[in-house]
Amino acid sequence: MARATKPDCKPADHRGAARHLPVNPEAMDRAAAIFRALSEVPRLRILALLSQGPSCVSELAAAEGEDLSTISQRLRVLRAERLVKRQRAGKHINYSLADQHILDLVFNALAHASEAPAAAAAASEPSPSAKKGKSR
Amino acid sequence: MARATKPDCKPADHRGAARHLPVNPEAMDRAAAIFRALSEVPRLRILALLSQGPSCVSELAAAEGEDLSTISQRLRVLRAERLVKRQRAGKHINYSLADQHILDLVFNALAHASEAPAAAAAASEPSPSAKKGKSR
DNA sequence: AGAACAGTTGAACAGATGTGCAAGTGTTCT
DNA sequence: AGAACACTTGCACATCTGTTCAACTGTTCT
Repeated sequence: MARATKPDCKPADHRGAARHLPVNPEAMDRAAAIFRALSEVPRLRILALLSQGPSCVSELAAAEGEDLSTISQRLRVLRAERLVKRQRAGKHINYSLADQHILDLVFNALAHASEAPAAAAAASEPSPSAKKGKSR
Repeated sequence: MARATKPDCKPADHRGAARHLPVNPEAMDRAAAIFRALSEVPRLRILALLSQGPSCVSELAAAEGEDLSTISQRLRVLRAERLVKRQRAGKHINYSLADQHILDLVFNALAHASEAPAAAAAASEPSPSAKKGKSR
């Protein structure tokens, strides 16, 4: 059982920090679930589409060049996290963002994305000794 | 080839919307990747821990009751998205949030999570006909 | 009622991802 | 130099998730 070996490295060495988390497990679960729903480009695209106004499934499908089933499944995920809501309108069902709040989330991520090129976490440390070229 | 069948449902029926997305593919990719990194509770917990100040891997491992390897892998994911940064301090390596910006993201999600109970997207439609009990 | 349209849902598959173990790298201490 | 500590990385395995096809539900039109 992976119990961590208590190291000689005490919190005080760095700062006074690392007492137990202030966030409750439930909130964490929800947040993680929301992030997971947002973690796929196709779903993000749907939100982008919906940010311009409500659309029915067929419309989204046409815009994305996908079939209804696929779009419906994606919407299902988004709906499960209350990111979008739906409303019947005769034969079709219109989807729309649950609230503008959600766009903040996406814009925030987008903003962070632009700040750093992200990716394979390369050169960033001061590199104290600056060894010669790394192979990988 | 799942080409969508163009329906009789034209955009104008709902609103004037659904022209092509205003967001570029690259940004979407990044955003999705960031969200994916945030989509697991264990990683969220690490961020929560780091929000209280820098910690070394051993410290995080001890706090979470996990082994170094596991924590290291999680940090790797977070680092790949530039959510955390590291800095050597002698024998240990201190990790810290890349910037406070990130907490906004999490708090935003947390906020949204509290707003709605989320989950299995149940009763929400006005239920026009309110048919009797659904079997499933 | 029956046909056609609009979506949803279930199941099967493939690809992606987290976890944990073992082995490897970089630092400090003796 | 060698030993011990602090991490990181490669791998294998089990799990999860997205996509797609087929079948089913709900609406509107004739």
